[in-house]
Amino acid sequence: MLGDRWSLLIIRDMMLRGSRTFKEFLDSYERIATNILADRLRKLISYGVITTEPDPTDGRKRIYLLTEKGIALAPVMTEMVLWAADHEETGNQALVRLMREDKEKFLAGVRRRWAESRSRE
Amino acid sequence: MLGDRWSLLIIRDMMLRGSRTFKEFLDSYERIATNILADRLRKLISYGVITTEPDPTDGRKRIYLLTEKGIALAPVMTEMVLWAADHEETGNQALVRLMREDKEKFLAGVRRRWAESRSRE
DNA sequence: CATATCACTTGCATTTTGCAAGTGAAGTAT
DNA sequence: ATACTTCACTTGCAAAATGCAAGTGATATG
Repeated sequence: MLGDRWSLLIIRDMMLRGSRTFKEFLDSYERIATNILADRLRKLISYGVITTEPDPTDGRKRIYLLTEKGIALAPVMTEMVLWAADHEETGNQALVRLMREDKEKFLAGVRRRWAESRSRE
Repeated sequence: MLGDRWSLLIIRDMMLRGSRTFKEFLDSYERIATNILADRLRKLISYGVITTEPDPTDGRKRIYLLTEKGIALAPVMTEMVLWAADHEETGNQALVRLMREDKEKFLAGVRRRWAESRSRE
């Protein structure tokens, strides 16, 4: 289900970078094709990992949000980022520092921000 | 690098099920084609996640082993298994119970068994 | 009203995957 | 010693997934 090149990157962008719209996903530096992005979003919705709704402030946009099942991937993402930081190219240094300082606190923050952005909808 | 359907499953089998040979990977219930398996093993080696050496007790076999970089994926795997147990089909119940009881202890056990199997080579 | 932005879709070429059937080296049984 | 089996692959080809470029239609902006 997460066994493809893009799904986890989309979730990472939602969780850690706060991406919410089609265009924001496209602008993440890894260049995903628009048809593939549309397909992955559709699949993530069908798996129950994200949901979507129209943007109330701009009728052209759709907002994509993580579900509970989606935000529950935060520990997986965190461990992946930490592993990559140790063994691959260096990613977001500030984020990695926060994760290392206090992993539980970091995860609580991720989940709190998620809950807040949901309640605003 | 882990963005494909099979690489993480191979690593999971090595880490959690103790698979070490080509045939053992094939016998994991997810049916991977032999050409793809050979390709993924080659790529995992080139990424430095696993190594391989001949089996001293059977000249036909090759033994595949996780490197330090590979075993460092244990926390990622653990979180994935826990997430899947909560949100997808139920996997290995006994393993999940162990992980939940004491994650740190579980991870220490994984790493200890890895170190022991390495020193025997 | 004209132009731009956004979230897509379509058509087609390229790449990756999967399947079935080998191959060669080494081990096992008779 | 010879035949048969096991093991770790490779090869050839079909099918599926991916990537690219160029739309499309709805909404927003100047």
